[in-house]
Amino acid sequence: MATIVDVARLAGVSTSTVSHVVNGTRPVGDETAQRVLAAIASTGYRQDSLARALRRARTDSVGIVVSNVAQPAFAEMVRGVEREAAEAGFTLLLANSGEDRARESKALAALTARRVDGLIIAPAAHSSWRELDKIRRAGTPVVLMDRTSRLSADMVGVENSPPMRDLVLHLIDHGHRRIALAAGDLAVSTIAERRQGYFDALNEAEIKVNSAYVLTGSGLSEDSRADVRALFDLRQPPTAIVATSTETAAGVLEAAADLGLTPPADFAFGTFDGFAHADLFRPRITTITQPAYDIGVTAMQLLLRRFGDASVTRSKTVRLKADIAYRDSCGCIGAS
Amino acid sequence: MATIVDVARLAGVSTSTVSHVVNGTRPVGDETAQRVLAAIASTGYRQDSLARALRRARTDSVGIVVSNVAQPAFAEMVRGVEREAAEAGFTLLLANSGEDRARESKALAALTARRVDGLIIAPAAHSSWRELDKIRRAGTPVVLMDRTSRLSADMVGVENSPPMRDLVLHLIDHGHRRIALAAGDLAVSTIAERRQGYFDALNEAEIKVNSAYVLTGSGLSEDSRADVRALFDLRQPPTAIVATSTETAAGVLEAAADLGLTPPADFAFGTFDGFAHADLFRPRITTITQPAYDIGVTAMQLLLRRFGDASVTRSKTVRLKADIAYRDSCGCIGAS
DNA sequence: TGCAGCTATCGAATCGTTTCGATGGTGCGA
DNA sequence: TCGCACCATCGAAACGATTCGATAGCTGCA
Repeated sequence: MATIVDVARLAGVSTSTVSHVVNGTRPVGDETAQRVLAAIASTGYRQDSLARALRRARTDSVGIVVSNVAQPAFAEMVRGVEREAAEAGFTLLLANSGEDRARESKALAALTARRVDGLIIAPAAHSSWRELDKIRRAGTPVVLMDRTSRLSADMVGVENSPPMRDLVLHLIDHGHRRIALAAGDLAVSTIAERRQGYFDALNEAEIKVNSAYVLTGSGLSEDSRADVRALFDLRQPPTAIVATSTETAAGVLEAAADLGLTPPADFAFGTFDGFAHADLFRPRITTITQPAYDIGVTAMQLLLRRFGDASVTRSKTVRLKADIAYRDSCGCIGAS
Repeated sequence: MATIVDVARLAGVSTSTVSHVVNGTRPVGDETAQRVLAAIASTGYRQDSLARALRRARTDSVGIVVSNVAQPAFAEMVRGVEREAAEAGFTLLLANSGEDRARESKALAALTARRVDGLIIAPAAHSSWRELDKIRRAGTPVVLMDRTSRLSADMVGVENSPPMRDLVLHLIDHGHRRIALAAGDLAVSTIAERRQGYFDALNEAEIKVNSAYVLTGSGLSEDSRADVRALFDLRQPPTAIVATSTETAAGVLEAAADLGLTPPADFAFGTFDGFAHADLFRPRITTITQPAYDIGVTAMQLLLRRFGDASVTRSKTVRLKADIAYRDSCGCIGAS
């Protein structure tokens, strides 16, 4: 690869002049600039961002850490971040934590060693808040995406409690009193918030929380599917179930299918963050949908805001609205 | 941030000694090494991969370009690549092409400027083969993932024609003669290959291809949904439809739903690369599923192989097997 | 005692840029 | 004609590491 030195030699100027031509950092004489441009064209010179970054102490790159890109919601967020980043001339460094603290830690180390200008992270279940704080205090802006943390930093996510509360209230309005919650890992902030919405609704309706109705665990393992099946063996089985995520929703539906049960006939059902193309299939699942792409876009914008103006000091939290689409599975379409 | 110089000064040694301690590049006296280690601990020194990469002329990073991470198949591939990369100590730089040549080109420029050690790409529909070849000839190993190209390089993907042929033959076996194909953009190699499988099956069964039955276009736009609806207005509408991708499948099902038609009652249906959690919903769609995660893993392994042994010269193509899951939508469960 | 052969460490060049103070030449006003 | 300002360009020092030839000190053998 041709370097700036080759170009300078060929054009008969110094490297600094070439640099100024390339970056427009200082005015350069017309005729000289032409010679430089010609030299660049004929050598096929391309700036080396590594050397550039080393010298300028900024890399024009941002890191993103999510638990798993393959989960549709995260995939959409990543797409949003990537789009916004690319538009602003930033490159995206992606790492998965696999919801594992050690892997997350490694990922953070790798990204900071690469000196990313900013970091977007959906902290893993048992993420180390202190580690992030160290990074932030060392001068790298951090944005929490989708999930919160004890860390005080910019944050963007969706409203979790209110729509969950609305969904459960909706079920209560339609006569359900025994409502179960397939929660998942409460160490994940979104899950905890969604459970809170469930509690809020029950409290408002003065229904006592039945702890046997609140299931934790991912919904993916055989264990938690057994938990769901056990629900139906209770003397007073729930008449409705809500799930906090696509994964737990799938767990519930699978476990129910094992027993030959389907919503809405056998139980009412609704979930936070459902399945793609849900309208094409039966039953249509009542779903709280989050604007995942926008979450990603906003996360990147929060970073760009810091880049643009280092004096921004107070951290900003953005909560986007989640929509509820009432469909067949909660058994109340046409019934109201 | 502390630099190697700080550490050296504190430990009372030269920077080269510190470097050798850190990297284990040369033996260092026991007592000296201890001092260096202590200095590293007390300064909180961390290697700067930027400077390191500049000097060593390798970045321990790889770039990946797909059309859209949010598509489930690509998301899984990216996950596979990331996993394998992280395990081998590589960082992943991600870019989306949006199936657009210009954006792809920009992405490639950004990645090569960052001197990635290798490049994994699913070339966009009208990707410039020459551009990739230039990169490859400049010394950066390139792996084609999921899609082929005129470029001669390592490649990993799934078998496209054979399973599509099998699927269509299956429909023919069950009495269908009027079979339509929702193809999509033929400039995408996978789509073209899948269409070929469709042709192969028809030829084998000596059924003449009816060009009115072969639809191109993404399936997402209103136009192509109109195309699908038009199919059913033909004097001789197809009795079966196969789709080449999740997107076109969704397009077909939506358009059919507009007319109140559903498989398998109104037409037999099957698709390459379907919907997640397909077994939970009705109708269950007959689907050719690809091992997307493994494709990603393999792609990264092909790169690692080149890194490990620069003498590898012949390019390798890996075609993984795709499975066909026959389900309700093709209307032959129990019927055979 | 002198020298070969180690081992442990140092020093300096290098990777490819950016950046900023210095320099040389030109034009203009006094 | 002198001096000043100004413009275009140059030169050299960073950025933070790696790498390799050189050197110093030591052991052991002749």
